[in-house]
Amino acid sequence: MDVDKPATRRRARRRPAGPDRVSARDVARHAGVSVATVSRVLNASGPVADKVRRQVVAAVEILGYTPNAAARALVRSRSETIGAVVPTLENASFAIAVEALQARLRAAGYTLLLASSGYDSANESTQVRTLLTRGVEGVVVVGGSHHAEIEQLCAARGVPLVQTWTLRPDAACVGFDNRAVGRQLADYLLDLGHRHIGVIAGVTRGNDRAAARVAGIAEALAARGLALAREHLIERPYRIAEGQIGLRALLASEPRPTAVICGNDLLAFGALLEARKHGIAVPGELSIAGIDDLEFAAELDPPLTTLRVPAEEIGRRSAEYLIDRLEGRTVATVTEVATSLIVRGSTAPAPTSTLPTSTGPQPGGPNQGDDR
Amino acid sequence: MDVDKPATRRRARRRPAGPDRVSARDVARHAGVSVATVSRVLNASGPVADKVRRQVVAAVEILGYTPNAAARALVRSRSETIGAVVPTLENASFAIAVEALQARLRAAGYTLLLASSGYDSANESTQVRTLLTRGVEGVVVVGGSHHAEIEQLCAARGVPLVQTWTLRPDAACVGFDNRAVGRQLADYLLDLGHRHIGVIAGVTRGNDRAAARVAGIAEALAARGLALAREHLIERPYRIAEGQIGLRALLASEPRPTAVICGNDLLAFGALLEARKHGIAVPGELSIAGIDDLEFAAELDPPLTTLRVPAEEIGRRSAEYLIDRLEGRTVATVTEVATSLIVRGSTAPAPTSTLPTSTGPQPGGPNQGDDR
DNA sequence: GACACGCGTGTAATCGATTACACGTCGGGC
DNA sequence: GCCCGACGTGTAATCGATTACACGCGTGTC
Repeated sequence: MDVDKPATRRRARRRPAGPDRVSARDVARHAGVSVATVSRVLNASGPVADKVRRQVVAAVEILGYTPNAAARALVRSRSETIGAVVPTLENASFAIAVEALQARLRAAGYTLLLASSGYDSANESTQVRTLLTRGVEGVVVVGGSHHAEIEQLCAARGVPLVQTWTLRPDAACVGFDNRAVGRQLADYLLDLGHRHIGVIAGVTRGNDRAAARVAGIAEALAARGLALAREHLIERPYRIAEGQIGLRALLASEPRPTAVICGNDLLAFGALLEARKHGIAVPGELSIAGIDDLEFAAELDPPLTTLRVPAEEIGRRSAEYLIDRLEGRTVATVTEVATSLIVRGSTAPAPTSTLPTSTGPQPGGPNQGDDR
Repeated sequence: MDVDKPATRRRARRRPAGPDRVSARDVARHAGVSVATVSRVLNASGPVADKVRRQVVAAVEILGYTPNAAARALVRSRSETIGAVVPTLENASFAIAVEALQARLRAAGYTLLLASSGYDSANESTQVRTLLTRGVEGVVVVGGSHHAEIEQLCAARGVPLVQTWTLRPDAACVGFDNRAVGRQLADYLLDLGHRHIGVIAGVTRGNDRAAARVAGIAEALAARGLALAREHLIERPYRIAEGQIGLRALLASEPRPTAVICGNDLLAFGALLEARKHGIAVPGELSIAGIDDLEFAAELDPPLTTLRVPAEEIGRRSAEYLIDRLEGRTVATVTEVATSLIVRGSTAPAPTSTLPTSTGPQPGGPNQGDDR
């Protein structure tokens, strides 16, 4: 047997398929300068004679050199990388937010490391841990309640953490008040004369946004001396089919609700379908409202009254917050984004309402024109 | 003025907010061993006495040590990172695929770097370049035609590249034959007696999938001596509202199509809405078909006939391909995933069809039961 | 004509991990 | 009782970039 060639062999084991990468050293040699000069040219970090600069640039071109991010990250203690953990990308809101987040980060030279937790808080914790190990300089998570670990880990490393889809006075966040949103929807329906309001919420376990929305609804009811009956509160995963199941349950409850608030538009879509299947007129007999204002909401039959959440803005602003922080600017830690009630055709005054209905119980309310 | 304390000062500039990170050296010191031993404990890369191991583990715990991924990546030439570039996450199919991709990668210890190109091929190229600079060990892109650069860059570094949503015999890919898909839909409608078929395609510029689907449709038509009229081919971005615009254009064309194939379900949704707005019976007067089988497709009125694309599977298999490659296993480079025509209520025999329609032109075909 | 200054460049330390190699120690086989 | 090997551990080289510092050289000032 031949004697091993240790160096070659070690190389081979590390990058099985590839030729040796070209390094700054190679470029330097090729251009007849030192690595320091190469670095200065590439980072504009020092004065370089024009002629030399051209030589270096040429060498880079010829050799197809790209700097090794790991080496740079190591020496500069900066990865130029941001991590995000969302519950799932299957929810269009999060997908849109991630899209905007990535676009904005990219424009500032950062790359996005993405993970999803599947609405599992232990999993979320693991994912954040992984991201931190990867050296992310900032972290974005959804929601405001997590394993305590998460905030600790980030704080210990001085890594800014921004919590989205929520508002917390004591932490960096970009979002809105979910409780207020629940209250607003409930108040709107109460104002329409509804007294029996059903709720098809998202699964609240490990989802503080969903829980807060429910709390807000209960609060609005309480303010008028009403209670959210146990059998009027259904929790279902965010899917169309689950909305159908949810409405079926509500229809069986006593007294039957005249209005239903759904945790998001998917559930509302399902509820709408189920109502139609049962021959229940929407909004004549039953009002249905959602949250998110997804693309399809305006196109349902009837068009869905919903509470618009600016997902793109949440993603973009989260990116901006982190960028500002990392570049040493001082910024507001709490960013509230505007939600708005979009009244469309799926809600109307309660059937037995005694409210003044001068023009009759037509679908929609005063700001129906909010529709897009 | 005081004399600068250079070391401290340098540190401070690098990590403005954080205390110095704890390194393997600190752990070693704390446990009374060498860094080599710490590494051996953490990576199970060599024999370590039980007692020593416990000391190290304890030190890690107490100090809250996490290894520096950059340093590890540097010395091992492995980042344990995979990059993906999708056109947009706003398309649910891609979001679902990315979700599955990430989940599968994570299970194998890889982290996902995500970028989106906005259907722009120059942008895509830039993004891939960035990812490679970041040291990704594998790259996932959507589609089979890109700047030549992309394949070259990956090949030059020995980084496996997998192209998705497409089939190419000469490259690693996970997908299906878009042309065949177009053909299948067209054949299905032709078999129903339709002779005037309109197409609302996605924007084909920089989107080879969209283009291939159109080509397949044209091919099927040609096989029966028909041509895809210029005015029967509309290209629109993938959005509901664009589907409406598209159908409006088709309705104005001469002869008016009796069936419309849409580039995806969003366009089909829009087409459906527009047809209803014009009082056109679907499928009685007009058949409409989509592609993707998104969650809402089955719930439209009428339920949408569509061609199901297994997005989750594409994401998962892409991950598996890369993992296998990176772990040195030999794997099939071409992975075809199964699509299937889901016949629902939005398609029916052509109005003037002379086909035997024993039970009348009821919505749906033989495999209507495929509905979920 | 000497000197100071600044521009352009190279040398070498450094980041934090992995790992080849060397070295001691202990036990068992002969 | 000696030697060999397995086991456990430490030392130091290494990955590829950034950058502090030193230095040579040319120019302008007094």
